[in-house]
Amino acid sequence: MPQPSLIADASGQKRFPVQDYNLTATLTSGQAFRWQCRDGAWEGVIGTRWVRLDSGLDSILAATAEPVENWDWLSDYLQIDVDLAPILAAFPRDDAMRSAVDKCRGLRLLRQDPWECLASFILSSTKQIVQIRQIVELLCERFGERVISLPDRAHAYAFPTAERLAQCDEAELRACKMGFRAPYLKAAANMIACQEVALEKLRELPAGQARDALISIPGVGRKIADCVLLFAYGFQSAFPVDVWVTKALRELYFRRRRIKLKRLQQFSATYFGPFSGYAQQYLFHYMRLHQRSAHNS
DNA sequence: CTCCAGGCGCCTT
DNA sequence: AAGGCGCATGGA
Repeated sequence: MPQPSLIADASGQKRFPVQDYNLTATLTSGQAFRWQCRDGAWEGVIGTRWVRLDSGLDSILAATAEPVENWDWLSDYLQIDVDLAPILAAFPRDDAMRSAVDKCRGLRLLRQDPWECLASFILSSTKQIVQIRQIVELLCERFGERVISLPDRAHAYAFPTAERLAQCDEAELRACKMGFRAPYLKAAANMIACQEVALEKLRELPAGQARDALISIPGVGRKIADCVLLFAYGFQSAFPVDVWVTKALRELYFRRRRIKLKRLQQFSATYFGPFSGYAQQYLFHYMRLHQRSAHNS
């Protein structure tokens, strides 16, 4: 005889009322790499908690494997309390941004753990998002701590700590398919583990100083630093310029002309307004959606 | 098969 | 300062 009450008792549940929150766009827009869709819901690990997110019409239903008293970790991660309207209203009113907002309405920026974000984006260079996901998953399975998930699920793991990854030798990391990025990740793990760069302190710095500190880490340049500034610390002026955004800016604003990276950075720093990070994420996701639909048609 | 991917570090001019 | 190149690995 089924006993659903047992499951209900053993798991935490909470419903978050939301407006204009596109959970799928948010979790598949290349900010975070561990979310998996199952039966129309999104399952993943935040810190040391497994969680399932079910998106309703005007709410998100969260279910954990263990009881939860304080849900701040989740509302903070999802940025539930952010009012999207003034952000969208601050975007430039050009055709490109209008199309992006139209196609990606409800896309949000997450607030992720700095170490997981940093490590993940060190692994991201010249990799497709599907491959980044695969590498991160291997890393977590092999070096992350087990976390409790639902009984019928595959084992779930936390993202490995910097301390743990610092103990790995390069061959163990390379075995997770990360290739030439292995020495960068190991060096970064060392620097974080020994507090040569104190990730928690970067929150209090001006964006420029935080960026410089991140760029001092091997394998971290301007683009990856901007990703961490934006996706982990919420510096909304950060504007990561990758190949997709370069393509978008050239096609939409520079009549397809060859433009130097420095020029694109200067343009984006002024043109997109106070929430340029959000604008960037809309452009990025829009370009990828557009590419995918063009290819499938 | 070739081309390219949420780049970076290093070596040339 | 600015430009070119190699780097592992696998998807398209």
